[in-house]
Amino acid sequence: MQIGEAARRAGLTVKTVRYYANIGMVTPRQDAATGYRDYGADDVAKLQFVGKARKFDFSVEECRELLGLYEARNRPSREVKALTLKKIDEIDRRLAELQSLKDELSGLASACDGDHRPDCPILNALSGGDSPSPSARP
Amino acid sequence: MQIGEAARRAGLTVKTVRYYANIGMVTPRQDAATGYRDYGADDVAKLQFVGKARKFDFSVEECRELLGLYEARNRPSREVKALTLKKIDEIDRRLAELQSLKDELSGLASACDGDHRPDCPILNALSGGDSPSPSARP
DNA sequence: GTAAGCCTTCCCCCTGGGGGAAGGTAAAGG
DNA sequence: CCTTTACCTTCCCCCAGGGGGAAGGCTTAC
Repeated sequence: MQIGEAARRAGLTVKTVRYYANIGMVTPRQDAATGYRDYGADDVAKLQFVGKARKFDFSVEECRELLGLYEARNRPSREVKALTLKKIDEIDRRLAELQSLKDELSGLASACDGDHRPDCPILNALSGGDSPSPSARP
Repeated sequence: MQIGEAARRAGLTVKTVRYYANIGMVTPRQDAATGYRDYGADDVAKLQFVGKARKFDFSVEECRELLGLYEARNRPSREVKALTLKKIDEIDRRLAELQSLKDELSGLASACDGDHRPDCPILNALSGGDSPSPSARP
């Protein structure tokens, strides 16, 4: 089938599918007559696979790795699990980062009146650091 | 002072400071003799301000906006608070996204033996899942 | 005949800078 | 005086993960 149909079935954009072909992730056959990319059902399965893995926040490189494991069916599941645990770990770190960020911002926001007056603890924190000295400029 | 010293004081790299000058965020004077950028203490204060705001996950565009509010000291703090609350909201959404992602991956990981055998629920989920299965093609 | 609807390659755009080349300039040391 | 070192400048390419659109070619349908 042509790239448009393959993209539709995989739930991806044509651009994305073409990109995956260019980087050698999912490489279809080529129609000798038209020069068009020619996708088979197996290619569409791979595209769906990659699409899902991307939604799970796996990078394109990680997807390539997972795809390799997916195609080599006799590989031990250990590797797949290890990759998944690593990804969970990354997500955990990012969660902690965002949480502390949110805590700090929430603290600032609740300290700010948010009214018509120009005095603002948020700006003070951003400019001064710990000491709210707005005009510490010579 | 020269860009290197300004960058050091602001805790940024020279590249970053030059970038901020290029996009018109913190624009120093120019030394007519050498053609070098010439940073004043006020510029350094702005750079520090932006550096902190960036650490708080504000985008460069948002930093520009905050900087405008920071410079116009008679602006109501309302706008700053609104921007901060918006940012907190974004962080909340991202937190929820990552959490559900983590939950799904954790479920898959705990279902996977992770041993020498090739059977792997993670790969199965990525390949089959809730999308139309490749074998059910008309 | 021509309009619609596919497909192709090619190039620039986004974020937020990093890396490094080529070339100018100032101060210090031999 | 010459050289080394440490600055600075502009310029261009690079990363992820594609998006947008131009220019050109091909069938197919009306």
